[in-house]
Amino acid sequence: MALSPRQRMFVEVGRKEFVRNGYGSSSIRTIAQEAGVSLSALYYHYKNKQDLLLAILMDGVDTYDSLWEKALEAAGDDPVEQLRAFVRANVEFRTQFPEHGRMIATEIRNLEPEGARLYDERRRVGRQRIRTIIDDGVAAGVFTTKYPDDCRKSILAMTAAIANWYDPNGPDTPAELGERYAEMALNLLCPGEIPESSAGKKG
Amino acid sequence: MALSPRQRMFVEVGRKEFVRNGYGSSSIRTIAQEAGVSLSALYYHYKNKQDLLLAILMDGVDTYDSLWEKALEAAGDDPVEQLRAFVRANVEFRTQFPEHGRMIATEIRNLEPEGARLYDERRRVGRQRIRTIIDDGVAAGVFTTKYPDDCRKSILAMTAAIANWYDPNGPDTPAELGERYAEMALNLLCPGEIPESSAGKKG
Amino acid sequence: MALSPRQRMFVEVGRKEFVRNGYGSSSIRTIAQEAGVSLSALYYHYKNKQDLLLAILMDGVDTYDSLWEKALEAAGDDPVEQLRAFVRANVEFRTQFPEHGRMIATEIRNLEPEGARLYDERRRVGRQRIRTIIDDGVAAGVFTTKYPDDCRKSILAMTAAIANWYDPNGPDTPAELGERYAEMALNLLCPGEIPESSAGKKG
Amino acid sequence: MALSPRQRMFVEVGRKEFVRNGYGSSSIRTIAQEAGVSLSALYYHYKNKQDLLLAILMDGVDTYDSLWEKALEAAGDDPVEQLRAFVRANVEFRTQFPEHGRMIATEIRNLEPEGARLYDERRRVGRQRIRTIIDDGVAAGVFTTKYPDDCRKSILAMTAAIANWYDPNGPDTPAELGERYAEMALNLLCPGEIPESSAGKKG
DNA sequence: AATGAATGAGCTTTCATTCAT
DNA sequence: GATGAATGAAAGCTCATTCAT
Repeated sequence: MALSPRQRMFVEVGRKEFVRNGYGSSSIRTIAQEAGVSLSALYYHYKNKQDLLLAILMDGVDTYDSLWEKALEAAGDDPVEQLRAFVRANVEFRTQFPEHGRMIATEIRNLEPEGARLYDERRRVGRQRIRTIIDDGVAAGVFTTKYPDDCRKSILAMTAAIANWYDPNGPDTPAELGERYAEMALNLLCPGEIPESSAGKKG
Repeated sequence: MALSPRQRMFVEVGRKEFVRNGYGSSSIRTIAQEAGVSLSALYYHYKNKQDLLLAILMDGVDTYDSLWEKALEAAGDDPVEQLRAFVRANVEFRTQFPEHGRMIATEIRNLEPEGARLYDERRRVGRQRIRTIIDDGVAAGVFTTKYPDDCRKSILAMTAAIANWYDPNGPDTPAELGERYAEMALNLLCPGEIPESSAGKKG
Repeated sequence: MALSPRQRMFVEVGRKEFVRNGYGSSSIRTIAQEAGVSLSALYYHYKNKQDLLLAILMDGVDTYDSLWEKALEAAGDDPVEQLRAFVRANVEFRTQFPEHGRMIATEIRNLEPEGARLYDERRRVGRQRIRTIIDDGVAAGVFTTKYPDDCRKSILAMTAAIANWYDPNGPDTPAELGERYAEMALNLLCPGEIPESSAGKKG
Repeated sequence: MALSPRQRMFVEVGRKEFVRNGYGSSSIRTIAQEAGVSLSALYYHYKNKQDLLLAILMDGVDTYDSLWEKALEAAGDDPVEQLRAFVRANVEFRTQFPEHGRMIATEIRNLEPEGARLYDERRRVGRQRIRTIIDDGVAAGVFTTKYPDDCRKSILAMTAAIANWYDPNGPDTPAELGERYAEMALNLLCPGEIPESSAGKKG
């Protein structure tokens, strides 16, 4: 499951190319060229263009999952803290790997049925995790929103959008952004309350 | 600037095709075929695949702009009401024309420089309008968020995401969704307050 | 047989285009465009691309023939003077209408059989005329070359080549060039003699 | 710089096709077909139709240059003998490779700027060589013409024209033609003299 | 006399892929 | 592990031509 150095190179170069042009407008020839090897070499490692696409998408999920998994491990059991940790991990993902997310969003449609199934299966864990966190918070009475499901979708969407404008040389550090978006997420989930107070309940 | 019947047909069919496969994976031959005319007929009306893409994107902006313009005309001067109206219009756009937005999000990268410039110019008005609304609300003291700019981006992102899951045969009517997302937007802009009360100030 | 004003326009524009790109690389659309009329207008006057090509070539022969015919009328019966006149007319043709000749040389191959036959027939007179002049000179004993036929071909070739380099703003006037090439032609036809003396016989 | 067997095949077939129809009227599909390989195979060896054209033209220059270079090496220092050798080489080129020259004459216009530059550069040596020979003869007082430059152009033109009519099954052998045209060239360069006497000086 | 709209055939080129080495 | 050579299919696009108006 771990990528060999050669595979990693193809995945990185391929992602850059797919993100720049889209799957259909990208040439596997160009990818091999930019990786500095022959086209046939690519075919030795991936059996076709579709296969490379899947590998890139899977690699994106791996990166994403390991980020929020690590964050949640350190977050304890409080739904508010878990929510904060999850949002921070999402912001980290979007700022550190902006291209990963852009691929996930736009290129799934180019997966053939079998690949799509495999990919969807792999994403299930992550999708479920945020659901659970919110459900827990609702059950615990700390997330008072009337629309928990819309909040979930919105939190994912607003963090995802960061990748479209974030500039590592800009004024905001990823850490600051993480705090900020965690706060905004809580504003959605706990309308009428000040999120800091929610956190205060924990202490 | 208005599209002839033939042009409209190509734009509609083309959009469907581009959204399904992406620009690069879509064949202009297929588009002509699905429009029921010869390939050359398409080329008589649009000089390029590129040209057709631009027309589709421009048409999307037209649709979007006319929606929020109409909504804002009826909304009066109160920033809160303007914000509500704007969000409602966005939700309407995303539910009624989900494909328009998906194109806007993913296919801009396929525009060549000149087209990108023209397109960007056309989007400027809409981009500026929401800024103004939020600035007004901040100046009036009703939008108390510390992060007005991130709220703006987030509101656009969360409404945009609706197009990815909205099902016209599902339980939510566009109108209900509009109200709901307007409320959520205000939760972001006025943290710690109950948005209904903000609206109450108006009356 | 004479061209209408519209036909003349198409012939002139078409020749320019065919000479610049060659027949196959020239678009009839471009020709109509450069003539400032619609494509269909061209089709009203010429039934197809082939037909236009033939008209252009025929027009070239007309121009050529009328030049040497006029020159020979004024030249009297002396073969030397006739030869001079003919060469001068050729030089005039190549300097005044350089494009005509370039078409004749290169685009005949694009004529379809029927057109080729018509065209060849029309050129026969001119081809025969120079033969007769040289035969007369040989019979009269003034053209002493052992290779009258090669001389004929060479004289045509060397005057034809003028079109490839002649510059109306250059130092040589067409008239000077005419005298010069007439002299050179006689150098070929009367080896070992000074052509001026041949001309002297006339006076 | 030397052509691989495959490249040579494409060059030969391509030349035949370009000469027959002209560049624009020739299909690269047909060329591949006549070469007995797939269309893509051609594109593996030449990146363009343009690129193939350039290769063909360059090959023509190679053939031409090696012919006159070999001839001049064996000709000694006498300008008259050099001139004879050069003309003989030109006649040999035109009789043995009539298509080469026809391409050179008519298809240069289809070269794009960069290719035209490269091609022109390559032809410079040959163009300069005949100039030098004539200049030497003029300086030595053996070429007495008043128009050395026009003679040069004419000699090139009249030998070039041979390709348009020469028939290998006709009465003239290339060698005879070579002698004949060398003599005619000297008739141009040494008006009023009998060229044999010039040659006699050598012995 | 002229035009706009349309068409089918063909063009050059690029693509993903394969295979012998 | 990797390459060069080749291929069939399809791409975007242009062409000469036609026809109703």
